[in-house]
Amino acid sequence: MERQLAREGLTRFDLGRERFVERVWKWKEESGGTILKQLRKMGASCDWSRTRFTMDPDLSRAVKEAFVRLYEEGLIYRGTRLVNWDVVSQTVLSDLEVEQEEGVEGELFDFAYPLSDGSGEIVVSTTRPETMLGDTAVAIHPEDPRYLDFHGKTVKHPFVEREIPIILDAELVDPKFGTGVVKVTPAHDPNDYLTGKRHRLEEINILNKDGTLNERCGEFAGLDRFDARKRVKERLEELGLARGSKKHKMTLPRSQRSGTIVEPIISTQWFVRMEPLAKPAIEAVEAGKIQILPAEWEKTYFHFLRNIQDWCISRQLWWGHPIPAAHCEECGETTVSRDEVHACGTCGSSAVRPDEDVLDTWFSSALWPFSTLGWPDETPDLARYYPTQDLETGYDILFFWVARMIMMGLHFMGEIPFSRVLLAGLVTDERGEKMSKVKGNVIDPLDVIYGATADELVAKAERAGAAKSGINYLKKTYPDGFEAYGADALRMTLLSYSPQSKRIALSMKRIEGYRNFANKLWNASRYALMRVGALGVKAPTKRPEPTHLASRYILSRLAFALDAARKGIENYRLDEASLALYHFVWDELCDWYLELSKPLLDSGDEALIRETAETLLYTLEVTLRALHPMMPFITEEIWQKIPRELEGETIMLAAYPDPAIDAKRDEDAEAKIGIVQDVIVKTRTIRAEHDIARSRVVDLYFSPEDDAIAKTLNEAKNLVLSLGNANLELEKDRSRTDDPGAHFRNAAVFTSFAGKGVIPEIIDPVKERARLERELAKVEKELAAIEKKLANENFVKRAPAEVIEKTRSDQRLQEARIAQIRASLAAL
RNA sequence: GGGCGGGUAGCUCAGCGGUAGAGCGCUGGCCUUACAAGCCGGAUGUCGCAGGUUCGAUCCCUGUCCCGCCCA
Repeated sequence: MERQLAREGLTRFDLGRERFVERVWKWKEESGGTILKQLRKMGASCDWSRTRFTMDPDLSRAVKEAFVRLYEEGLIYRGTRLVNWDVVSQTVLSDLEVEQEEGVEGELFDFAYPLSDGSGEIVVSTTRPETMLGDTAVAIHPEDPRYLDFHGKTVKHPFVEREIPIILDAELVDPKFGTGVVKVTPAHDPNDYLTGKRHRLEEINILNKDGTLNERCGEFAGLDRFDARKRVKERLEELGLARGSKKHKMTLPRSQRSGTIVEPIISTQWFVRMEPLAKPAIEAVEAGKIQILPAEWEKTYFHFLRNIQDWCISRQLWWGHPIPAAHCEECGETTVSRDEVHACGTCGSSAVRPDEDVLDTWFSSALWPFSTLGWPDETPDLARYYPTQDLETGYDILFFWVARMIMMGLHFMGEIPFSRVLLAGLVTDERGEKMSKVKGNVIDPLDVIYGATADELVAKAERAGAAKSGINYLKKTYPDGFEAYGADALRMTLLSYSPQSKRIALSMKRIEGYRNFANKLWNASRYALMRVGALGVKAPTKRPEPTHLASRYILSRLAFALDAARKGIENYRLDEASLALYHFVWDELCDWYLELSKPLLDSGDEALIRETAETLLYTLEVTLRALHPMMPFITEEIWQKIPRELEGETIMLAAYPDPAIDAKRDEDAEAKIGIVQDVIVKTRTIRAEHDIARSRVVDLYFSPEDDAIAKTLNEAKNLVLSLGNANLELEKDRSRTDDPGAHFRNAAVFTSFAGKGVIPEIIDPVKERARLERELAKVEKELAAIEKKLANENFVKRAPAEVIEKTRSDQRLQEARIAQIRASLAAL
């Protein structure tokens, strides 16, 4: 909000408190509304009647109650500490709201403090020269031989009337860094602050709230902090005290809120004592009462909680839950109360003024799991819905929110708020960079769903305040805007990323791939409805028991896919679940079964037609239910159109398929279809390599390895014809296929684990020689690797029997193929 | 400085003891009455580098170099 004002050249102080708060609420309505709309359009299925916002006034009772209880328990205190000050927003920030910008090119500036006794000088280095106005000591290492003479002496401040002691501190001073002398500014640096406490140094605040220097800075008073830096350096030059500077890589603390460089200052704020709250939260995860997934995050969680600092919860902002406390003008004491304070709790004076600060929004967020259910009242909702099971969120708020919810839940409810935390990666742009309004790389899911022109994307980014470079990135990356990909495609894309990946670099190409998948599913359904609808067949409720190989096969593959989908869901591997169904639909249902079903449905055999139609509809219907959680919209749409026995108004309420009941593994059918598939694929390959027109049906002479294969292929001749465009002729013996050159003209040859095939009258001898030689080289290489393995006696001695057997059978297979290829070459 | 990830096909990413996979891209052929947002084929990898363990390492261990992120 303040960023938005800044673009209008305003600050909240220009607007005034009342108008500012008004605008914030208006903005909240708009952006909150957008988020809810995005969720709905993406198909989130929530109880929208329970929509809440942490700032809602009806959550303020819970916030007040929690604050007062923690205060009474001694877990909230008011204290004077070094805190992070945002000079733009003019508020304090918690440690978590400060981001460290690493590797910033800075300057290390050296200057000299003259010794008070006139006996010399001591040179210090600093990246923030202006802070010298608040220096109250100069520190050296007690054992540094260079400075032994300086022990016990003092220096004179060049600008303000102050004598500064030289102190000895082994903790602060690294003698190897810079000059080995450190200026100490306890009021404006965390390390110096601690040093100041150790040596009881004076803490001199030199800054006003807005980042200008205050009245304690003499001639520099009123200057902005960065102007003051320049001015201090100039004056030191004039005084002959400057001692040069060098480049220096450093880390700058920046406000997450305003982006400005954070200034450490000493200030009185409200804090939560975290250690007692963290302990049970650590134990809950250690004991497995709360599971964090992926489990790697547990380490991060423990590391944070075991080293936790007290949480600064007061903010000098105009918007937020007020701190339920008042300060007495008479005795100076603070009164904390659930009710409005009219009299000081200590002296009874009525001259009390309410605390002006508000609470960190994360404080109210931490109470979310129970405050939204009516706490502190013991409501039926609270009894029913606390604790809940799963919390799904981004890993980036593990500390901000998740850990705090666990701590507060355990503290106030005495029970964990949820039993599982599922942490997802961060959706980033295609480059892997975090989305930000300034960078202009924010992708609105609504634009992905409905499509957007390049102009619309740019206009939206500009409205949000994108920088020029961001706009350029947008224009370059999406010159044609987005097509309308639909919510299902977006969902499948997001699901397809492994949950352990931290970054989800959203790629439009990938989304397009899943849009194509949705299209594929749609067209497959059209086929099923067109071919089968007219027969008056319905998708059965119970798994059919077809007799034909092809139908038995697809039900078996369905079982496999359902099993993988269910396992994936159970293991929180939605990528594996969705991928299994994707492959089933595309590579097995569409590429094989739909094609296999064509000759069967055209066979004229009524019983066969019927069972094929039933199996087809059944498989489709079950697949839709399996895919529904991932692609809710298209599955509902198709489901409504499918004639089915299963009643029900919506697929949303239909049962999720169970691999044990709804499909059946059938190894026999899979093995047999595998034979047919291999013959078809090998035939297709040869046809493709020899540019055989698709209209031409070739002859295929095949000698099967054994009788079972012969029987399978004999029954599958129509399938080979339909899918491979080949007339399959089974050879009774191998004489002809073993010596094709003697029996066929211009024949191409292939081997399969199922036998040998010959396709005559197609080859171009030159092309064929090249092809065979390429293949021979490949197979020989494979064989060489296998033989090397088998020649190793340690392998034969120590490897498991089945591995050796597999290697041996591979060897036989490759040898046979080589013999075959050689024979073919000879016959050319 | 501490901690946690990651480096696999041109790109984005799976896999994680028996010499590699997907999508996109590339490539040859197809307007085949479900689908050209498609169909049928094909090519592509010193699995970051160096050691070690093992019969066997992309996978385990050690070191090392890069790249992220988090916490100081």
